[in-house]
Amino acid sequence: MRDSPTSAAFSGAVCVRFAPSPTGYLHLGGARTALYNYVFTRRHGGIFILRIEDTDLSRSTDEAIAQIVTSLSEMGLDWDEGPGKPGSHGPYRQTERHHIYAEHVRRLRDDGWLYPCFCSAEQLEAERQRAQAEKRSWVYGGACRELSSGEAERRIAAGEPWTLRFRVPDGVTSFHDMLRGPVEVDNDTIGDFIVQRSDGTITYNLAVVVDDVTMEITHVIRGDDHISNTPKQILIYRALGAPVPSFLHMPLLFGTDKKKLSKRHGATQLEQLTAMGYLPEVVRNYLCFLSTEFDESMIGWTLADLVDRFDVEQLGRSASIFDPDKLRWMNARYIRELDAAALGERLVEYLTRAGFYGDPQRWVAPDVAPIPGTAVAPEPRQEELTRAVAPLVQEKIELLSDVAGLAAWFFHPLRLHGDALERLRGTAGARQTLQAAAAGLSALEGWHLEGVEALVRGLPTQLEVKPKAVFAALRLGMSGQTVTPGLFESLWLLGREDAVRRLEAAASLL
RNA sequence: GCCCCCAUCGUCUAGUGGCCUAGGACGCCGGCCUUUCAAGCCGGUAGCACGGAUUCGAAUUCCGUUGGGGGCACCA
Repeated sequence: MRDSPTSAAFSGAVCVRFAPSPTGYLHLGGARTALYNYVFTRRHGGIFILRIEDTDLSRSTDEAIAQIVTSLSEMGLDWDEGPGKPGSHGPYRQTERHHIYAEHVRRLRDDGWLYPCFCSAEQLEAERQRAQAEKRSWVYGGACRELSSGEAERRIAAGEPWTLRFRVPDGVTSFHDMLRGPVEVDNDTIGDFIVQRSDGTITYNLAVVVDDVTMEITHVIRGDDHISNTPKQILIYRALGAPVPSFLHMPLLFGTDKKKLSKRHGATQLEQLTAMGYLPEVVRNYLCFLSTEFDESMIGWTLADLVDRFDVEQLGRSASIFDPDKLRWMNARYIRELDAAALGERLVEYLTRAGFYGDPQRWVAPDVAPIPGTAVAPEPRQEELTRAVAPLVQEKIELLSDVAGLAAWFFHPLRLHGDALERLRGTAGARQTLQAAAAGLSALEGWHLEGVEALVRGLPTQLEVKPKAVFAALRLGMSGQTVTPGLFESLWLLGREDAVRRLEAAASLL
């Protein structure tokens, strides 16, 4: 039973944010969160803010921020306000918002919501251990809760380290999740939590709320690992006298072992996937369609389609597992639906980025790691060849990188290595087939696909060799491989001179 | 331990009390087609976590159990 969309309750403009912390790379789960936020806002004509949660300075890096920006751009997402896009709700990095937090802390403290606590971390840890040992639940006992302000001030003045805690009121805190309906939590399971550390910095739960309030966020869309934080945050909203936004906690993305997606799961970053030959828009759509009903016609959806046809509020509630097989199938499907010229374009772009043109003969598709800076621009001839190869491989590749296994041989002279040579030697009538084909091709009038095909098709009867053997010999002799694009097309694309040269070279090895 | 969230084929899911002998897709297996490999088409494999209750009737509602996940941080 799904509750009716809460958006109806919001008459004003929708405003959402994506707030990654740049402590590492943005993985697919984060990308998915960003996507849903984006689609939701655009769908409601709202604005999308990118905020960088870098409160943990020691673990935040500029490279991580750059990577996040790259990932989002690859999926086609743009933001109305955020890094590189100043607006009325800035600044957009938490490290630049200290004055805002300070001001709100002062307000909360003046209103009696916050109190200084002098309990040391060790002391609290010990209490926690003891509670654990006695199988009791533990929340902060409030030893400092009733300290008189006079005493507190005296101890602060005396230089004792202190933190600021939020005074959690009695009662029950509840909210309505857009996906899950009502969620209710008893406040005494929460316990007064720390809001300002002894070094004066602010804690996550306070920072998000202050940011969301000041940025006028109306809908918070994030992973369901935040559900248990929500009541604390709501308490802060109320203490601040600010309107509480709507919440939508989306199901998490797991690896094949049903654990939250992490580096251990192989390629879990958009850049890794695109380096391996997945198309970013396919990954984007795949991510979007997890937790929801999916049909093939959706594979080719554009971002605009997503915006007006995809409803985040229809999402399922349980975590889903990232399935590389299905993604691969989608990618193949998408490639087949591209028009050949577009595929050629993608192939050139991909092979350039992947450094293929530097050494086509030895190039190997990346497995998991992102491509390092190895881009090599194609020579005009290579680029032309790539575009010409595109329609020949379109039905056969699943990933852009698969083109190499199928067609790299076009890019370098014939190499018949041991295995292939053995096979060729074992193919009935190989030598005469190759010679006859070479002779036939050089004598061919004009150079058309139809002519090449007619010639090759005539060979079996002419030579009295089984068709299978003829085709096998030619395929091997032309490419050194057993798997290639269509035989006629390949010979034709090689051009008369190169085709003949290869077949003759192969024949001479027998 | 306490609190919260979740639970249909291996995976993504349809299913809102009778239309369910549980449907589709990926994967896997087999067949057809075929110059290889694919693609395509056809067929097969496999699931309501368990136990109670409500009901004429439950995958669907309620309660418990189990399992998974998250939180209980001077992490975000």
